[in-house]
Amino acid sequence: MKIGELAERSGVTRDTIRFYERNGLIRSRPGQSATNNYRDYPEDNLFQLEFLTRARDAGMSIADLQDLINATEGSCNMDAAKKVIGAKISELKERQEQIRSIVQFLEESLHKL
Amino acid sequence: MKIGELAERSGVTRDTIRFYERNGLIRSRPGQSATNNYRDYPEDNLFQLEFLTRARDAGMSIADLQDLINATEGSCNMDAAKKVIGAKISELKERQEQIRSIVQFLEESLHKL
DNA sequence: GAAAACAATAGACCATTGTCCATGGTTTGG
DNA sequence: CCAAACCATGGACAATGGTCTATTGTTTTC
Repeated sequence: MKIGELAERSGVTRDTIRFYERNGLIRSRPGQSATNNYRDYPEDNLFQLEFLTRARDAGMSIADLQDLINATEGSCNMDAAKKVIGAKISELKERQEQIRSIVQFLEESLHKL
Repeated sequence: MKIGELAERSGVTRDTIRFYERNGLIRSRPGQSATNNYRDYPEDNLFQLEFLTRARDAGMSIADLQDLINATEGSCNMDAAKKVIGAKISELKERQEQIRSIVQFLEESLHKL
């Protein structure tokens, strides 16, 4: 599909899709037409964009996501990939812990008011 | 205490302390000396800076923190303050949920590798 | 077949969150 | 007393994550 449709269906703007693509977060097929260079996005990209959006919302950076993607698709080294993913999981869990502690503090503040 | 000591003891740089102060996240007493305008930070600021640091690490923005501070110290309206704090708690919990879902996805990916 | 809608690219622009630097004044240790 | 260390202010700089605009070319639709 073309970028407009992908934007429409994913809820991610064209500009952001191009931005992600420039940064290697998603990959399109080069257009199949001889007369234009419109990119062609496979259905897969819908899943990928949803993942990216959710991951960004969860606080992961573009660099984090590049790491993940390079690890899983770039390398044929499973162990390295596992290490990268494991590291990201640890970071996320640490962040969860930080959030938990702030929530607790705020809830105590609420009680004291 | 002066900014240098606060920086030392809190682990937050002078520049960042000044940045937070400019943005209303902490408040110092105007210096008591007649010959200089060095700011004077009460012990309290140690707690506040620790909270701010942890909150930032948990993903809260400067604007979020301004909201919280304005709500609790600016207004004498307890209900409004409660509403603001409650809203921040909700946002944080939502973020926790997002992180949980990403972690789950990554863990499944790990298994599939 | 012409206008409207869509696409690509490059580069400017924006907010956020600091960090660094230059300048000039103040305090303090030896 | 004087150099080193500290402080304040203002403004420049930087990285991140987009967003917008201009230009130019392609499709689609009436």
